[in-house]
Amino acid sequence: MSIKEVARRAKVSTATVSRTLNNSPDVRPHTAEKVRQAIAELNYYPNTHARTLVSGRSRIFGLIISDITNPFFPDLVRGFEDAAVHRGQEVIIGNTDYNPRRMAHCIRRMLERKVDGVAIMTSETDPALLEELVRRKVPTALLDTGKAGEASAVIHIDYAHGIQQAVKHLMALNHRRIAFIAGPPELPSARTRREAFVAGIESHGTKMDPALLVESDHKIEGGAAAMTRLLKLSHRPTAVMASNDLSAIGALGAIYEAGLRVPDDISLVGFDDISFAHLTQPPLTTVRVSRSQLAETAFHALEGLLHGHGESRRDYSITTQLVVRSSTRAV
Amino acid sequence: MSIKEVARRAKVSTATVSRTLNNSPDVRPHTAEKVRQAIAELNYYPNTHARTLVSGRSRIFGLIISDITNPFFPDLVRGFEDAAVHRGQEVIIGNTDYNPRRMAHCIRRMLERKVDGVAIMTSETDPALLEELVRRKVPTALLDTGKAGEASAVIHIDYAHGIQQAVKHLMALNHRRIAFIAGPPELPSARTRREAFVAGIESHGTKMDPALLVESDHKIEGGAAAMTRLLKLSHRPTAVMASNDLSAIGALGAIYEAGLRVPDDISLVGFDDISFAHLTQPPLTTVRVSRSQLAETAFHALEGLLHGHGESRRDYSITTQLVVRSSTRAV
DNA sequence: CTGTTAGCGCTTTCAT
DNA sequence: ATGAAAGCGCTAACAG
Repeated sequence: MSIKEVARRAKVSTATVSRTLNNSPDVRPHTAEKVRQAIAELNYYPNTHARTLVSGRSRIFGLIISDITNPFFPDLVRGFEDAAVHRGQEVIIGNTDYNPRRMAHCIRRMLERKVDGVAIMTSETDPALLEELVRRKVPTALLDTGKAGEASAVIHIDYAHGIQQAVKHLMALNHRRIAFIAGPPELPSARTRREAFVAGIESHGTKMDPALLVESDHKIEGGAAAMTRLLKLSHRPTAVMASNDLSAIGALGAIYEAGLRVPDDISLVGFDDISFAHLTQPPLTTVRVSRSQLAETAFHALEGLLHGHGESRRDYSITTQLVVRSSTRAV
Repeated sequence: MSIKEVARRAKVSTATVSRTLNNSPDVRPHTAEKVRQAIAELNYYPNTHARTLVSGRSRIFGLIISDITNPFFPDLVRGFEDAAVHRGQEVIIGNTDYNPRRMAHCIRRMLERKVDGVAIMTSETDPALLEELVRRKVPTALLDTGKAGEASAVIHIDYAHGIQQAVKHLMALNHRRIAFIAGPPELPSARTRREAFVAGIESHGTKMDPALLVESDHKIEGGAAAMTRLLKLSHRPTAVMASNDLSAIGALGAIYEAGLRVPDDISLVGFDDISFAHLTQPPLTTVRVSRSQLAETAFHALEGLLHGHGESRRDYSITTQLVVRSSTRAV
């Protein structure tokens, strides 16, 4: 079932079938109609691999993430796939598991499948691994991580905006002792969030109390442990912001364990807005990082690069937004 | 950068390079070594699309699911991809959004990419759409949905086992008034669960009180609404089992809203064991449907079909297991 | 406007 | 054990 049979049936050459398939303007409408008829009758569709072989374009994008099982990612994947499928591209996914060896393997797979571009969102990205992509001239979009120039496009997340909003929200609720459960200091985005938080606090003329700045690991248990430490403080906070929702969920558990209630005794704000955030008891006030926006931006960046809109922007930025739910209340 | 350059560099024919690549036994070790050297020096790897074109095998599997954003699926996807990548296969994913038109589109995409097989797990699967797959002789594995014979392989989920365990657990905790929040009746697997629950109750010599059997939609809000109805009963249940975790989470919220506590006032059991289930307050006792097991079984079924182990089983079954956490307590 | 033909990169007879 | 050459299904010159 190939282009030949269609050609035979429509009584034209394979070239004409190909032209019709590709909507070439120089096929007489009448001829094109015959071809289309034959295609329909035979229920024919072109072999993408043959197409790739000759055109050099696979119409496949790669998407490398840390782990689809991490609740941050499904929305990103979904958004990216939707955008891709909508434009006739497929996507293949790679999970690195925060492991450089797996990352290298993912890149290799992408190269073997001759992807037209790859979007990468992993917490730490080794520039050396990206080099292969650059050398083979594969359009690459780095999400959140990486500096401009390291890849063909970089999509930056404006953490500060949402965090500023969160601090302002808490301040408006008369909180003055606001703690922050930070993420792992070796994670650039975690550092950025911490700095944005401190800046937010100090922009209100308040001094950040170092005792209220505790370190954690962006995981549930870590968040719980950090909260427990905070609770032991003689002069404990009236509100807590966490560097991500997972920590916030852990903190929530610790608060309940201690016999206190959210938001009655302590207000709590998360970060990311993973899908579980509105399922907590009470639903978590948090800062949303729009994964669909991230995904669409990445897709379009890649597409722009691919179609060589030389003028296409190489730097993008998406913003973050406070989502007020029920875990915050006036003191 | 093709097989030709490798051939030139190793001073052999492309045929020999190809043989070496495919570990053909009839290449003299010495020759093979030369070839491998050239490959390494050139950092060459074969073009999968060319390979597909000649061999007819793409080394791609399709995976069609309802929606990666539904917390049930990320683990399944992850398991399937891990198994695939481990064997040098890629996977492309399709989300149907519970929509037959999208399902048709997914199947079309899979066909166009010449997948070697497809695994399908969507709540309702129209046999008519599967027909195309069958006709084109694409190995197909149906997970949970579908009857044997409709596809090349069917993987059945033994809902009853875990549900029986759950009922037994509750009974052992001296619960006698146990309610069930059922899923949408048009969903076969939801019906199966409901029936298994009723059978479980009656196997303990207890009669199922119809008032304790409420219908819902497998969503949070629905679960909450169902629970609210249950709470209004003059003789209310001491324990509740839900047809899925999402409903259970909704129920949990409703119980708190009503000023009651879990498990102190009411015991609660979910179903599925989505990753959020152990993050609820208190962590939810639930029945686990192992997605990794499901994924691996599907992958191996497909692989078996592909390599034509004609004798390979066409029917598989995986079981479900009670996971006791903290939402259940003796009455 | 349409057909002929030469590859794209690989595997696989068929010779040798 | 190795090479020559045909061909997988398609596109893109080039002719006409």
